[in-house]
Amino acid sequence: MREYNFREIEKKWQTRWVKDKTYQVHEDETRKKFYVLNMFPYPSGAGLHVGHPLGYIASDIYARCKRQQGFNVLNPMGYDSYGLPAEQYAIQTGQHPEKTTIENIDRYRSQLDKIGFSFDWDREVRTCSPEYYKWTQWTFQKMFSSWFSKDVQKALPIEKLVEHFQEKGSAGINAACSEELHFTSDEWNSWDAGKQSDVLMNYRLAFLGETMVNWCPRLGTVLANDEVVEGVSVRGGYPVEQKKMRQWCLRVSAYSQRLLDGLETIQWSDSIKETQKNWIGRSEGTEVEFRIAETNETFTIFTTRADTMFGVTFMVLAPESELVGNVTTAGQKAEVDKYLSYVKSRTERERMIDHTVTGVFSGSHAINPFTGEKIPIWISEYVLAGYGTGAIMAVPAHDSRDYAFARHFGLPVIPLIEGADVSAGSYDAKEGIVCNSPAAGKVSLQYDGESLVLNGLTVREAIAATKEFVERHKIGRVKVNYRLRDAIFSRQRYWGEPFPVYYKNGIATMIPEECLPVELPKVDNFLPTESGEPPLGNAQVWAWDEAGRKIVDKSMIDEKTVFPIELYTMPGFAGSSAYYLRYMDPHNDKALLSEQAAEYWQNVDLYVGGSEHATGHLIYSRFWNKFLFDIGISKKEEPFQKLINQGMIQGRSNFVYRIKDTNTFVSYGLKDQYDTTPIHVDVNIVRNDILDTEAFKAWRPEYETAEFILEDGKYVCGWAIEKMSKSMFNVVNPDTIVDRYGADTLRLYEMFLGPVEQSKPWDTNGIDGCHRFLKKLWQAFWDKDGNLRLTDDTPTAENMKSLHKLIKKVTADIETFSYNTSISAFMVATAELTGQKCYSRHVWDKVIALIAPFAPHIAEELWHAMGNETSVCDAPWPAYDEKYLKESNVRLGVQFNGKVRFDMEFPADATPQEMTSMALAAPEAARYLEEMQVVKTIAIPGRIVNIVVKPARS
RNA sequence: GCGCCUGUGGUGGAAUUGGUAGACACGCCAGACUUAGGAUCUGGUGCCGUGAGGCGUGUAAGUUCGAGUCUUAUCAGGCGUACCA
Repeated sequence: MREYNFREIEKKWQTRWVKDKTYQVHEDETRKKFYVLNMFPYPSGAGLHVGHPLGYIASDIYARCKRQQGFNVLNPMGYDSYGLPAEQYAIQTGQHPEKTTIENIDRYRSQLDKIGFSFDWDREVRTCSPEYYKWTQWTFQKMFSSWFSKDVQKALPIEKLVEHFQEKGSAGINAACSEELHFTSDEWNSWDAGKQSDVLMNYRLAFLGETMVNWCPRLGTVLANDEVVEGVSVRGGYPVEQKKMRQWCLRVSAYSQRLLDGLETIQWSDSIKETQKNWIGRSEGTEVEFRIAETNETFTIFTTRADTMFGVTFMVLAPESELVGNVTTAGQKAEVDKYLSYVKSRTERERMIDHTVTGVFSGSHAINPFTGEKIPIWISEYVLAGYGTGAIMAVPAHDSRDYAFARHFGLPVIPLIEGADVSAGSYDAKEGIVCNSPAAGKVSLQYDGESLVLNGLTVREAIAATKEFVERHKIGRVKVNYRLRDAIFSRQRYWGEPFPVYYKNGIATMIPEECLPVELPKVDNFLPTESGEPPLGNAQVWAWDEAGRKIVDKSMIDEKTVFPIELYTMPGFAGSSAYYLRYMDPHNDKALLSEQAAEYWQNVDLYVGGSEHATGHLIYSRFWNKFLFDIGISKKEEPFQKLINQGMIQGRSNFVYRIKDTNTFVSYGLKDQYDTTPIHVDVNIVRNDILDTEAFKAWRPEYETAEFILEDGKYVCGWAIEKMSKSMFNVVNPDTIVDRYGADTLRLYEMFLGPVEQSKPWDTNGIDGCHRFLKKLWQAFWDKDGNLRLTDDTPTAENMKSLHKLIKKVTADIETFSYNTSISAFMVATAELTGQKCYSRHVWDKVIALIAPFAPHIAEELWHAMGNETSVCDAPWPAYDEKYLKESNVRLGVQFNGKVRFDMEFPADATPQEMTSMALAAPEAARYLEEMQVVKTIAIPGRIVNIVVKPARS
């Protein structure tokens, strides 16, 4: 007997792999590449728990398998190392974030190293290292000097736009922009540098914009939409308010259509694609111009229900709309002002939760371009300034929000669909036959002798007809709107990438490329300055001269030739948006990556990570990559070809039950007989829900004198599924598991827990099964004296069948990530082969090659024990042969009327006709045929024999 | 409200994609071995029934010779999103 000493084995091979550089990868034109990537972690102070490595293990298995199948596999790892927690910690303790970040990284690394991943650590990246963020800054500068042409749907150099402005002004430019501008070339040429810069900001892909931002006073910074949930910050849960600020923004919205179209070309889960589609929010509609009766000015609204033009009974403006001032009449001014200050007093959170109807009449009226009727213009917070034009036409009969508003303020409701009952609520469905358009006795205004009549059409037809009419008579235009907003790219924080920007006479100017990176300066105070500047204002090294040289002394800023630098930093998603490209060529200091590396690695073939990034990182990355694709850096339009979303691992908490006002604890099964309080107990002193009472007494001083009421001599704990967190004492550290069972057992068990994509609770209870399996596998190799038991025997047909069944199953499972069933298959195959007393090395070397991706350490040990010199990482992936799987006889169920009645043996190659007659002739069939008549027979070789009978006619 | 996903033993989960439901593992029960252990091995384990047999994949219909799988309705849970006109 030789013991399975996993500690020794795992340590031995982990050391050897490092020494032999087993996982180092190089571009190799002779082999096909395969790029496997995990979402890199933010190294938090809490370290890894067993949930974190789940995705890494799954992708590592896949990567190792691909390598054995002959691919040149890139499987890198790094750290998303800028972020708020390190900064918050720094504010509290004065520890520099760089110090804590590096400590956390080292801790992560040592935890990861124990699990036996095949990462190429020579390619590690850290978003906070200057060599890395140089290229984040570089990309930002490229975005700054680009604009987006809607005609070619592509980013182009800003110089081209400037040339156009010089020659033709804004005419003929169809660009993504903040607002539509119209000017001539003469106007452009007459403007000074400041004005020209302002105008160009309207077009740049990275631009300064006055925007409403999510301002979090507690954090002292701006947050992106995906960093705010239900009006509070994701990090910390602090209230968030709306505030207008001048911010760096990325024109993500320019790429809306491409981001939408790209989804069709990638293999992501439907739910993530759907989430992104909703986030992009394409909606096809119509813009219609309305004239204000009092002032004769016009304004534009956006609607998807152009068919309801004849049911408009009022207009509504968003309170923030610039039109509000124009339409408010003197008589209504007091009322309107009162309402506006009310709206301003409401926080974003209140507005989100509380949907009570509020609003105020502006005093003005609009003219419906189809009926000529005067309709009142109202102001209400239910209309959002940021979507469409910030103004709507209200059709209370067919929109529930307009309906609620109309009922509240007593405004008329005109139904436009036959049979629609609007006495209790609006009829929102886009179905039915249009009527009242125009209503009997009313007219539809004429345009060029034509008038619009929709009566009798379906809603669909009416929308199309109205669009066409509006377009042709220039009452408005067909318009596609997207919900996707531009990303706000400034943060008022310290621990992030500094902007490579300085302000020359107030004009934002890029620091020359050769001066990059602009390094993050050391500061000793991470809070905003006394004058309210962001934390970077505390730095003393911040200024640049006209030639782009760094000036060390900030006091020189007032002199004419020295200019202040941008004090904002970039948000978390800046560094994580293109890290997958940097892994391809991580040490390149001349370019983000070389042309050759980009051509070879192309894009990520398999990306593994959590679905919580669906509307954040996974959108920004796609945007960022599309931009880099446009400027020729990235070679594929989509960064991540296939995406697997690993599920979350929840915690499984254990409880003890204390009898009220005592220090006595009662076992789970008896707790109902007492008045008890459940108390979380550390899951690490509980095994299979049985409490280690001695460990419990030692756990905390107050339990030292604890007494227990046991059942069957044991203390049984209760349990619940909760989030894995320190406060619930349910955090399981992978180190503990590795120490007790070994990395191979941990890897196997994490996969055995269930499908990778499913969320599931961690339950250490089942782990013995996987450990037992590895022991059995180990024992299969050694005789009772501890010598290798394998022989050169030719395997039997039975051996080959067990082996090839396994190869087939595992090979198929690898591609579908069904690793839990693969492990079952290993268990079955090992049991079968040992049961067959099969010790042929021709069988076992294939078994080891198959299991190597799952349990690399034990596989490597056994692989070498069998006399192999090279690493099992390069063991060829076995191919299976169907011929071994064929059986001479097959046992099939014989059904009568769809119900299986008995089993019988059939020759494997029997035809359906033969199978049927054999089944009918079987003695067991007789009782089902008594007084019954065969109506029909269905026989499928290898599957089933079914005989349909019905009572014979008398 | 809208969108997406999931409902199978005491538990985690299988089911060759429409063909003998419950593989594999945990747990539990019984037994073996043993200077009691949280070790190992063997057998059993969906539910009801002594039994033959019957019932069983959230619920209810439907298609089919045959449905966990397809269709419709409905209930429950989860995730995302939210006054997007």
